[in-house]
Amino acid sequence: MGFKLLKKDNQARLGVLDTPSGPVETPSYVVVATDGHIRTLEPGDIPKTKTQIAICNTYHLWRSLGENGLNDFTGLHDFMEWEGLIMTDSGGFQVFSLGVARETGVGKIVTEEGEKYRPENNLVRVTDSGVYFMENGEEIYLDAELSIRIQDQLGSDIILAFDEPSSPLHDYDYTKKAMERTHAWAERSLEAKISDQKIYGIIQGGHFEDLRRESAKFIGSLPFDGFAVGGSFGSSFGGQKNDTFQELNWVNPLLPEEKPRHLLGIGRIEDIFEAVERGIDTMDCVIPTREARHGGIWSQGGRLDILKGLYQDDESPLIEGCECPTCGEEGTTKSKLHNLFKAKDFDAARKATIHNVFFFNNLMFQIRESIRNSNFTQFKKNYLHV
RNA sequence: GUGCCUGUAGCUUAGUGGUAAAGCGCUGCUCUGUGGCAGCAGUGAGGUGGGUUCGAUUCCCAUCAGGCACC
Repeated sequence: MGFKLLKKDNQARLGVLDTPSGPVETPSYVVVATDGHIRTLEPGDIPKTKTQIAICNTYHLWRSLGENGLNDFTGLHDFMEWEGLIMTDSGGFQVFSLGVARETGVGKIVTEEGEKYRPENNLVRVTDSGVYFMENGEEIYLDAELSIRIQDQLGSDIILAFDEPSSPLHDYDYTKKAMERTHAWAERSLEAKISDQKIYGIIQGGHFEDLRRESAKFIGSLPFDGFAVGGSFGSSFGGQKNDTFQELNWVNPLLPEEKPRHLLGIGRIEDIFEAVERGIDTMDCVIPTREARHGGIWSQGGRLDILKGLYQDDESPLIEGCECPTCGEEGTTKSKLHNLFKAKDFDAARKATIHNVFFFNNLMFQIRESIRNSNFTQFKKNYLHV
């Protein structure tokens, strides 16, 4: 695949992803557009956010389009009215999000809260051949071959192998089993590939060092165009917060240097720096878009909760010096956005989303510049005040 | 001036002769391969003065305020 590694600054990488949708410089943030829309945005808004890559979801699009819809589908670029680089997630994550995540109330990242075990919430049954999703009392079957076929019909630039993410709550034996299934499904996904879309393999193995290394070696040895690190992150049961990226320490050195690496579903500000520092090229996360809908405005200063009452009459700029369209051209004030949210005006979430997505993309731009100037470590230090 | 109605949390409203409920607001927390604008947890009240009663936000009287109608 057209991936060129331009420069390394310690382990941080500056690169170019070349696809039919044009070259994209990395490290780059991947904006989540699960059902083919960046929530709250109109197609015309996307260019305003400096978005380079979006990720859509196979499971959600498959369920909403149906077989007929898929057969008539003219491709995600048409659908999104956007020419940028598009990835699709394989639906593997829904094995987790609709399965154990619902069963135990646990997120992707473990917190200190005890789990509330509710087996009846689990909508997923996993077998070696594939996965059964419970939908309105009926079981829907998805496996590697079908996921790849759907992703082909969706027409994304980069597709992902079908996998079974491990839950932070799973023990060693189950995590190993899920990893082995993921490995088998990776080979089947490669086998099933139809067109010349680029395909990434997914590394699992939870928070167990030997499993992570085994997975990185195995998946890394297969002829994928790139790799994605998925599954459970986090300190595992009351451990240290800084264990979070240990898995990347184990995995990244074992992956082929000349191929791109994606980090699945992780992407707060600090996470971005930690991941890039360990050699991650792209990462996707819901944080900028979801938090925008909930009134969370991001800036270098952290998160601003625009819903707070003290902003009701605050006529100062949303974020001082920000060049995003919301802050810049529109000159949105704290008071203005606060009151739009309070009035439940749909434009509130849209303005916030444009700001957040622009901010994250712009941060990636700054990170690329710092790597180009061999200054990443210092940039990180200054940025995070550490 | 007379008659009627209404006065419960910051707002809009429940309910009851015996620990006053809800929505919104406000405060705090949460959000990591997305539940379309969320979730969780808090905060906070019967206009005023009397009376009846073991006990009144609830019944009675007065007073004040607002609304409506009439002269």
